[in-house]
Amino acid sequence: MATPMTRPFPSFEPVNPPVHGGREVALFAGCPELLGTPFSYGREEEIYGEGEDADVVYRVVDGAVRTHKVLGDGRRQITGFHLPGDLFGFEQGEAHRHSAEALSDTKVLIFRRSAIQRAAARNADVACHLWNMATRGLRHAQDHMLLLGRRSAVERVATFLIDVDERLGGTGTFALPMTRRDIADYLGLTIETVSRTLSQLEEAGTLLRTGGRQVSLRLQRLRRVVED
Amino acid sequence: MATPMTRPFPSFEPVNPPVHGGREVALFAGCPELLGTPFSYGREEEIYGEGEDADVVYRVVDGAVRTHKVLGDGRRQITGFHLPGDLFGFEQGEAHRHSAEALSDTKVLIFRRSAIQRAAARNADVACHLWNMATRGLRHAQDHMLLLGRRSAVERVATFLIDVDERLGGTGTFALPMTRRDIADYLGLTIETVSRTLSQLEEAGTLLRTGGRQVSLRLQRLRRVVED
DNA sequence: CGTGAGATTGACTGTACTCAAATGTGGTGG
DNA sequence: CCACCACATTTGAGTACAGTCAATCTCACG
Repeated sequence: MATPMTRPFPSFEPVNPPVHGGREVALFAGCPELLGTPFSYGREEEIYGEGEDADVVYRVVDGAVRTHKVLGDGRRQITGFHLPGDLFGFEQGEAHRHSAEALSDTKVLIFRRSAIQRAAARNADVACHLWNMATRGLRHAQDHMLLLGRRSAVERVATFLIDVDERLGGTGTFALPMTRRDIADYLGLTIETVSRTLSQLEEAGTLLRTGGRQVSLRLQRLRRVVED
Repeated sequence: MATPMTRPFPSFEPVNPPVHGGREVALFAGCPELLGTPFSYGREEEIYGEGEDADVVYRVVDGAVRTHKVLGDGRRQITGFHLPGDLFGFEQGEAHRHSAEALSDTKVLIFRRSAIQRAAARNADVACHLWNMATRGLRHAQDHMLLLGRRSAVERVATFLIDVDERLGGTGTFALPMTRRDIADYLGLTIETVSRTLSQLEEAGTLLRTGGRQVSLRLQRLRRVVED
């Protein structure tokens, strides 16, 4: 476990960009009083489930997390993938209305909601930051609603690949950190459709697959597929 | 225009329940320093568009508002309908990433973002309330993602009807305040599918249509359609 | 080298979409 | 009050895109 220390972010605004291997334990820059407790989860381990008490908020330090909702018959919608730097676990009421699991071995920082609220009351910057965090999430949700409601399978997959690439550094070459099932449940498709669509994109020379999860994107062409 | 006055809400938590004809101008209870400016919009009038400066936040006083995103080719996804009491117009950055229009003649209160942030810094309750507001929006967005990604047409329409009914008083009988196009663009369907689905539900004795927008729901049966 | 989970591919099906026509509704002015 | 109009909604016929079911392939790991 990393020893608690206060290394603030260089800039105020971008909390999102990955901070692989970071050892920050403060929730926000310039807020040394709001410290998080390091914690680890194994691959596929549940972080919290629907209905559980929502008295803490998490920040990913290393690894990746998915949050999702399920229907009674098992249909699942993944609402987001959370990479290093991302916050997740906000909840309006007492209990979680969705679940969270680690995609791979994952390190997080845990912050008590009560402590956050106390800090927000004392420090205007913290309050502002929280507001930004939440509206950032709202924006992502709105984008994703547009994708789920109005985009075709190819567009969904292309959008997804571009997005993951950006969040992983933007080199165009990376290993997808999740299974086809997770991708399908995020995009509102089936694994078969995701698979077929990837094959179709590869056939069109829009990407290259080398081994199971590894992909190389032709970003130009991929962006032309999305066209928004 | 209503004269500014400070009538705080009786309770702290529920800002959402409709306050038809309310004349409150304070954003939150117990926050007389944060006053809004009353403003009106006509039917179908644009409140703000994508790309415009997002320096204010709105609260619906009377009427109804829709917020949406569009793709280049015109495909549209409505991300939410906002009824009296609801806040909308939050944005993470400088500019709006979506648009908002009045469904019918609508009265709103306008609050400057800078004023809100100043108030949040001074008043812990306000900061807490803002946090709640934003996470409330996030929860709705997550529910809607599940609907868009994983639910069938009948389930979407049924869910929608139940939801509108609840927000309009829960009597089971009401006039839909929006067109089929709006419903379709909210549910990720086409107007034809919405229409057919309503006919199908009526045929099954799950609801009654009297005149264009007027409906009477058999809530029991309708809930059985949704089953979650 | 065998095993099993994950991924791909194939054949077929079904739900929701598209295009098109008919019907209903509310508003306006004679 | 009614005729007329524009527009919203419903209904119909045919299609297509993504889903289902099932077989095969790949690859990491013991």
